[in-house]
Amino acid sequence: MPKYLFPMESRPEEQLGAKLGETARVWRSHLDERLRPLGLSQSRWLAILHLSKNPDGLPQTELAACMGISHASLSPQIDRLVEDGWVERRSREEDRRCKTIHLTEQAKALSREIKQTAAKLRSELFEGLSEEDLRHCERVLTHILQRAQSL
Amino acid sequence: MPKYLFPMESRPEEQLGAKLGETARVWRSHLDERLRPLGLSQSRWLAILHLSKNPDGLPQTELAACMGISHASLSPQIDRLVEDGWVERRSREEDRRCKTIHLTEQAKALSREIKQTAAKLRSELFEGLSEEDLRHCERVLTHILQRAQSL
DNA sequence: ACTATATACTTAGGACCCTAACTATTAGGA
DNA sequence: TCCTAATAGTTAGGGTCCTAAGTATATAGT
Repeated sequence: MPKYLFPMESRPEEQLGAKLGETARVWRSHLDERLRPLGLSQSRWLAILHLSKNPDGLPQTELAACMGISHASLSPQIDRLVEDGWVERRSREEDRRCKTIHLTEQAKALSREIKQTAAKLRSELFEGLSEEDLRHCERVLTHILQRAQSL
Repeated sequence: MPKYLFPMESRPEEQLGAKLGETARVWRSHLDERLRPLGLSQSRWLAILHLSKNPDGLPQTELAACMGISHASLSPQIDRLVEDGWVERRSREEDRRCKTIHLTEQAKALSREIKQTAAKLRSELFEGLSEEDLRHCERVLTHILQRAQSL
């Protein structure tokens, strides 16, 4: 814990970046901790969540974009998920470069557990905040995100 | 920067977690990109920033806590920062287990550049948002962070 | 003083991320 | 058609993170 802050860091908006990163990190590590008993790490549950929204499967490049990681990082990750029986690769007839990723049945059950756990944590974290607070915060984040993606 | 929409969850508060993570990630990767020409990666500039707020140095355990990483991860990181001449380790007389980390003079100049770059990016990202928006968002994040740390 | 516990740091091994370079396939233009 | 550029996925090498175990030093109980 820092003993004091610089004068230039005294205005609240100058701490927003650090606070944003810290909050995201702590949130994620809590969810990670609760999902670890299921044998899931962040990249695993994130992939399963996204795939559960796309029952027809996703090409690896698209899945990587959803998860916010590079396609190259996804590739070995998929290998491990296949090994563990949670997803399968399917070659696409109309474009043989492309492979789509699909959840297995057992992973579909898992995805329901993930969602429940995430929802429970979320409700714990949001305790004491109003709908309006959350909506406002979400709008500000959306704005920042759009600005960032336009740079 | 992957452009990715949020079709996953319908109610706005259910997107907040994902949006929070995404925003933090994109923000950080922009800052990383701008600081890379100075030879800095995230963990490097983060360490330098925290040390610049503590001119009397910090024990490694405390610095790791500030940065949100484990003390074990920090150790080799410090090795590299020492190699590059940005910090130095000092043994503490009154407790020889403990080593405090201090910025070198050249890193102090660097920390000013880091702050300027961070401030410029921040102002670009905040364009179009009011002081009130930022303050509100910061309050919500503080609340969530406190809830998370109390779990 | 002596021994057990706690603390600060380091090391080892594994997971996951990135960029760059590579292979295979598809699409487009001379 | 043939050659080039673009696209999907994989592999290689390096950086950073984690947990667990190891070393050195300090503290506390007897």
